[in-house]
Amino acid sequence: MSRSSVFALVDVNNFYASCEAVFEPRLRGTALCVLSNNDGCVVARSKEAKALGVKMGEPWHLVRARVPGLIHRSSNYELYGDLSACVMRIAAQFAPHVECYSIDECFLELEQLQQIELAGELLELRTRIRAWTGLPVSVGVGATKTLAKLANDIAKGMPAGVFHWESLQGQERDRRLEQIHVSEIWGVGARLARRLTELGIHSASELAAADLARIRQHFSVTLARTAAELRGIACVPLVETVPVRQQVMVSRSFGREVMTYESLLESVLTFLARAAEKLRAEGLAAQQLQLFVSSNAFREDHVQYVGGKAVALPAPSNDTLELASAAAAALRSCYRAGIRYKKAGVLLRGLVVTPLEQGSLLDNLRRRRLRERLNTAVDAVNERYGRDTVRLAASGIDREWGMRRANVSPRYTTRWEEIAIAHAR
DNA sequence: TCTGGGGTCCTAGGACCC
DNA sequence: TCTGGGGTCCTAGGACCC
Repeated sequence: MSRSSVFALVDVNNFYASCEAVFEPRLRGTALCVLSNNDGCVVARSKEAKALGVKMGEPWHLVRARVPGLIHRSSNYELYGDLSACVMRIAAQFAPHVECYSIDECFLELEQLQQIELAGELLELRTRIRAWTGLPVSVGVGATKTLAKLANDIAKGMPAGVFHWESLQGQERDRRLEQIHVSEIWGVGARLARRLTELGIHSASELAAADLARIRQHFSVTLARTAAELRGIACVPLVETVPVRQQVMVSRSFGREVMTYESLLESVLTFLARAAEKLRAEGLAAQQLQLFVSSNAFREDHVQYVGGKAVALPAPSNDTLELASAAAAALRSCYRAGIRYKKAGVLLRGLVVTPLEQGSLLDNLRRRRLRERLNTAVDAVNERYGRDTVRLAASGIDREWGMRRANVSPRYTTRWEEIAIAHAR
């Protein structure tokens, strides 16, 4: 990283809510909430819903009772993922170095231009994203990623939607930092904020001024970096290449409680098939499978149970059938009768990059080749005709445990057949 | 009745080795 | 009564992010 570069954080405003409004314009200007799986919690809110006091993560059944007149949509990740990719592609046209940080945010590393010139570039970026995708973005600029984040918060409140931290003069900058509570800083959550305030550090300006060795000693190297970044010392580099992931997890809460072993097995095998598909899509194989099941922690009147089992695989695998056998064995060892299960999940770890030829001595090479071809064919069919078109019989037909998603929008950009639904609405 | 899902990094402590 | 030191690897748990 050269001294003459700056970071810009491009962030889509109210991302999921904005995606819904792109294809359903009558939603613009309404108090809209997008809900998590099972329509459980609010995970995104339009500006108008925020103004009505709807909080991130609030249970939907409480919110809808408290705040009349809210509109809601179930989450539609296929749609959001596709629009996200469009935004990232456009942003990449404006900078040589880009880090896709989350589904709705990316960091750019830019040459340190004259501020006027830079502002012009970023306004153009914002206009182009708006014109090509319909989505509103805000852009914050700073000498470090942490400052770019803070600048982005300020940009959200400005008509132009672009804000450069360095545009503040020395005194004004200090005054801003004094007004920012530590809990608003990137990397400081509720716990750290509480511990910091106990030590008398309340504002961003106090954290920036704190002794780094003391922070390092009381907390961690991560928070010491954050403090340094607030001073304008860049410690958190841009991550351009997506690192090989370390684990794949697929877990869900059920639409309703499940008691039978058969239903629980259906859910576990469904999650497992999805996880194996993710492994294959990324050219990975797992050495360890971990399974977990749990009862509904919110029901104090029920017997609570959290069970889990880790299984080491004889050789790294991404074969659905082989992993399914391991998952079924794991479930047999942690299933308890009489429990009302609410959630289950599969975690694949010890990931290695395929292809791999070592295998175990007992492995039959020919059989494995056939399995590879089978998995490839299944993935191709499911890609083309929709998830779970071909699936394990043991993963269920009726799926009484399935998710509730009462109000999901069409996948406008990735499914031809759903455009007709959109038209009929 | 209804309360999400999927990740990463850091640290402390135990096991083990020489 | 006294009871090494230093290194690595692994795991669990805590904290954070969106």
